[in-house]
Amino acid sequence: MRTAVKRFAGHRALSCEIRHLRRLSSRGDCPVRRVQATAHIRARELPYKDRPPAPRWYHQETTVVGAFFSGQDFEIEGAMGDARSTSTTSSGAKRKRAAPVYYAVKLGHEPGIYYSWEDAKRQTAAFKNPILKKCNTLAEAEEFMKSGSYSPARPGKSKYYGVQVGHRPGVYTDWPSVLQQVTGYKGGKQKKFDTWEEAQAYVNEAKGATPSDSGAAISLKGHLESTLSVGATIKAPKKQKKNDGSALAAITNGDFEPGTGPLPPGAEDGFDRTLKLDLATGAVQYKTYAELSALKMQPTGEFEGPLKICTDGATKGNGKIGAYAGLGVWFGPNDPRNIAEPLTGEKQTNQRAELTAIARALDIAPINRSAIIYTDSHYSLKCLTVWFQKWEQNDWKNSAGKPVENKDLIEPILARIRERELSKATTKIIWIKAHNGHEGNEGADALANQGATQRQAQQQMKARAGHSEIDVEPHAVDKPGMGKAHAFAEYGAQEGQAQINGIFGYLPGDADV
Amino acid sequence: MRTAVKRFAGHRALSCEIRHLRRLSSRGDCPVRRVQATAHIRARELPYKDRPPAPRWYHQETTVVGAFFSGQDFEIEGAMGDARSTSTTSSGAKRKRAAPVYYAVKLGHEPGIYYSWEDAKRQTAAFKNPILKKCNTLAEAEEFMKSGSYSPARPGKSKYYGVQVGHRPGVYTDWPSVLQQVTGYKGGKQKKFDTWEEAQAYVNEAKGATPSDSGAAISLKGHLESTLSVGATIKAPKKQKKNDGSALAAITNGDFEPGTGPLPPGAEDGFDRTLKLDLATGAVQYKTYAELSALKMQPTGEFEGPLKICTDGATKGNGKIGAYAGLGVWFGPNDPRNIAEPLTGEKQTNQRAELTAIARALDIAPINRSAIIYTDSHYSLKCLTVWFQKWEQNDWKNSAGKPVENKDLIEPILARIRERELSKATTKIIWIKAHNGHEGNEGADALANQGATQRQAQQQMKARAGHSEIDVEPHAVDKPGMGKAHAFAEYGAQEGQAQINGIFGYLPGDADV
RNA sequence: GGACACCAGAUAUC
DNA sequence: GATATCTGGTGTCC
Repeated sequence: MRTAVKRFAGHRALSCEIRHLRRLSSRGDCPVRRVQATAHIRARELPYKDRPPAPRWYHQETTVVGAFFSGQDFEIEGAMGDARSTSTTSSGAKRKRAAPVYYAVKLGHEPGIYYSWEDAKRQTAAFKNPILKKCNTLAEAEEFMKSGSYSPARPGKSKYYGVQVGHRPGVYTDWPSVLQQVTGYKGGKQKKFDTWEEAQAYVNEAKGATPSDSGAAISLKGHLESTLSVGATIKAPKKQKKNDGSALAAITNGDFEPGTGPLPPGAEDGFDRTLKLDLATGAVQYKTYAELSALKMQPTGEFEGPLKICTDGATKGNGKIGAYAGLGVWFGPNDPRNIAEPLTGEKQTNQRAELTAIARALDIAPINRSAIIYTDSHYSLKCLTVWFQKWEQNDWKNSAGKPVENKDLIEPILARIRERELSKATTKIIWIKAHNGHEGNEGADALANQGATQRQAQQQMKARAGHSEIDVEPHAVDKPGMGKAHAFAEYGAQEGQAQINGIFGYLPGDADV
Repeated sequence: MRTAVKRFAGHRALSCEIRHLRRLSSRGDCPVRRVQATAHIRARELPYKDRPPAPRWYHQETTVVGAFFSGQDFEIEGAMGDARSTSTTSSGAKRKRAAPVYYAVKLGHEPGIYYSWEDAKRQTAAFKNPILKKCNTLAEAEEFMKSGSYSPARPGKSKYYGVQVGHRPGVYTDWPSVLQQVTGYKGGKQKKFDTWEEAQAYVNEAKGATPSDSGAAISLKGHLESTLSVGATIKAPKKQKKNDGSALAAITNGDFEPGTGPLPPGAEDGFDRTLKLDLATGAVQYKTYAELSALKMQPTGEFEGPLKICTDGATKGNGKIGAYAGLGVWFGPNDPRNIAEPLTGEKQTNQRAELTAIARALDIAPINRSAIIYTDSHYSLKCLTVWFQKWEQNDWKNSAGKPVENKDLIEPILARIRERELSKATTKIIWIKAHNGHEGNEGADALANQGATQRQAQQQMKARAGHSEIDVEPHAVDKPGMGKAHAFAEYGAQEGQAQINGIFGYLPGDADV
C-alpha cells in the first residue's frame, strides 16, 4: 500500500496530476483504475514588471474525477481541504503504516504534502537545495506551504540563478535546472544571485530585446516549479455562478499559464474534455453523454476534426549498455501539452521509447475524441495494428517462436485504444518518414532528444550521488519555441493506411481513406 | 546521335579538347570510348609591346589520338583539314540528321565549327556578343574562322573591356568574362573601349607596377579566347624534318603559352605523354611501348618521380538549395595546369566537388605516369580505394541498402585509374588534413573557391538572363600567383596508407610505404 | 533476405 | 548549429 498526499496548485496542475497517474499506469508500475481527487485551487498575483509574486494566495476547493481505466488496480481519493491520492499497486499492502508524518515539499519536482519520506525524497531528487519540511500534523505542513517565505530548509544557503539566455529564461533555484536551460543553447547566459529580485532583474535585462512570443512558452515543469520558487500565476479565480465556457477558459488560459497568450483557434487546451467544472459548486464532474454528444454534433469552434499528435523516441547509444532514451509527444508549435520526458526503466531501447511516446499521446488525448497519431516507427505501427492480432492468439510469440518483446508496453496501449473505441473515438496511427521535413515529426524528435538528455542528466546525477535506488519521477516538459504557429499540414505524400478492426494503421503505399 | 565539329587552336587546345571529352565522360553525359581528331594547328605573332596581334596565321594540320576508355560509347574522328568530333551517347541515334549546316563559333566558350545549333548555342551561352556564323558549307565556315576580322556578327556593336586589376588582367570582349575576372578581386578595375588598342593600353597602365611573375599565368580558357578575340601565340611552326624532342618542346613551351616563361625543372607540361608529334608528317601518334618504357627507364631530366597533384572541392552553402560548388586542382605554384572551375550539374554538393576535382586531376595526369593525388576528403579516398570493391559486388548499395550516391562520378574515375594501370602507371591517393598549412591543399582550396565563385556568377547571370536551359560548359582557369615557387613539401606527419590491388589509398595511421 | 527506426564514428563542406 | 556521405552497430518485426 503506497500512499501519497499532494496539494495541487490549480486546476491545471490537477489535470497534470491525473496525467501523471495515467503515465504510471502506462509504465505498468501502478495501473490506474480510477482517478478522483479534491483539489485545493490556489492562485496569486503574477509578478508584474519586476515585482515579485504577491505572497497572498486565493483558494478554492474543488473535486475532480479523472479517467477510468479497465483492468487496473489503482485509485486516488480526495477529501475536502486537501487533495489526497492513494495508490494501490498490485503488490500492495506490504508495508506497515507508521505513525502519521507529513513532508511539505515546497521546492521540488511536484510541490505538495507527502505522507512518506520516500515520496518526498523522490520529489526533491536532483534538487540541490530542496525546500521541504517534516511535520507532525497536516496543519503544520499546510502552514509551511502557505508561508510566503522562500527560505530553504537550511537558511542562508539559498541561491537564485537568473538564466538570461537559454531554452527558457527565468529564475531558477537549483543548478541542475539551470544547466538544463543552458546546455545546448548557443550563447547561454546565467548568473547566481542571493535574492529573487536580483535574479529576476538580470533575466529582464534581456527580455526587452527578445520578441515577446519567443520567450513566452512556459513548460509544465517550469510552471510547477515557478509556482513555488519563482512565482507565477495571477488573477484570483473568483467563484463563478454560471457554468459558461468562458469562465473555464479564463481560468485555463489567463490564470495558470503566465506568459502564454490565448490559445490559437482550434488548438487543444490540454484539459480532459470529458470533464467539466461545475462553477456553482466548484466541482469538476464528468460531462453527461448528452453533453459530449452535443459537442460532437457541434464541432464548430471547439473541435476541429480528430486530434493530431506526433510521437517520437530517441535513444542515445541504442543497443549499448549505457543507453539513455527519451520520448517526445508533439501537438503543435508551443503547444502546452507537448511533452519531452525520459524513458523510465532499465531497458532503454529505441522501440520502447517509440511505443511509450504513443502511450503518452493516448494519455493526453481525450478519451472520447478521435485521434491520429503520427509515428516514424514501422515497428510501433505494426505492433499496434497488425501483429498484435496474431500475438493475442498465439500467446505472444513472434515468428521465431520467441516471446514478443515489449509486450508490457503494447498491451496497455491496445487497452487504451479499445477503451477509446468504447467512447466512440477512433485511433489512427500513421507512419511518416523520419527526418523528412515533417514539422510534427521534427518537433517530436526534438522533444524526444530533450527527454533523452534529461535521462542522461538523471543517470549522471544518480551516479555522482552514490546511486540512490529510487528512479526519479519524470515530468512533462514543453518544447520551447517550436517556431511557426501554423497547425498540421497535409501529409498525403508520405503516408498510407491499413485498417484493422477499429484500429487504423497507415503506411505509405496503402490506399487512401 | 549527337555530332559536333570543332576546330582546335593549337596542340594544347586539342589536348584540352580531349580533356573536355573525358570530363563529359566523367559526368556520364557521353561516355568516351575513343578520342581521335585531326587538328589544324594555328598560330600567329604575339602582341608585343602594345602591338595588336598580327592578322596573319600560320597553319599546320596534324592528327591526334587521345585516350582510350573502356566500356564506353563515344568517339571522335577527324579528317584532314578539319577536326571533327563525333559523339555517340548511349541513348544515341534518336535525332534525325538534317541537311548539313555549319556553325562557326569564333567568340564563345570553345571556338570551333559545330554541326548543330544546339552545340553552337551551348558554346555561346552567357556571351552577350558571340561571334558566330551559320554556313552552308564547311569551306565557308573555315573561311569565316580564318578571317582576321574581329567584327562581331552584328557589326558596330563590338566592345573591348580592359581589365586593369582583376584575377587575370587583359582585354575581354564580353561582359561576363569581365565580371568573372573582377568579382571577388579586391579593387578590381575595368573599363569599356571601342578598340582593342585602347583597351590594351588601359591594361598596360597597371602592368608596369605589377611584378612580372604575378600576371604571368594564362588560363586555358584565357588562351582559347585570346587566340581569337585578343590575340596570342606567335612563331610559325615550321615543318621539321627530324623527330627530336626539342622541336616539340619548342612548340609547347615557347610558342603556345605566351606570357609564361620556361617551365620550372621537373614541372609537367600538360601534354599527353602517350602522344608524340611526328614532325616529319606533322601527325601526332601514340608512342610505342618501347618509347614509353624508355622514358620510364630514364627518369632523369624529364621525369622526376610521380606527378603530385592536390585536389579540393568547395561548396558554398553546402546542403542548401542554392548551393554552388567549385573544384580546384593544383600542380604547383603558378603551374599552368592548375585549374579552378565550377561544378556542373544540378547536384552541387561538397562530395561531388571533391570527386570531380580528382577526376579532373586524372584528366591531366599523363596516362602512363604514376601520380599521387592529395585530397582532404576522407570520403573520396575511401570511395576510390576501399568502398568501391564492395559496391562493385553488391550492385552499388551502401550499408543501409540504399543506392550509393555519386556513382556516376566514382565509376569513371575508377575506369581512369585502371586505364592508367594498364599503362603501368600507379595512382596513389593520399589524404591530408584540410587547413593545416599544406601548401598544395591550400592552393587547391583557393582554386576550388575560385571555381565556386565562377559557378555563382554563372548562375546569377543565368537567372538575370531569364534562365537559359543550357548548362554553361566550364573551363579550366589558372589560379594567378600562388606565391612561393618551392615545390611539394614533405607530408609525412599527416598521411598514412593502405594499398588495395593496384590502387593506393593513404590515410593517417596506416604504415608508411 | 526484407523493412522501419535508433544510434556510434569519420572526413569534408558550410 | 547544419548538410554531404560513408562505415560500423542494435532494436524489432516479417
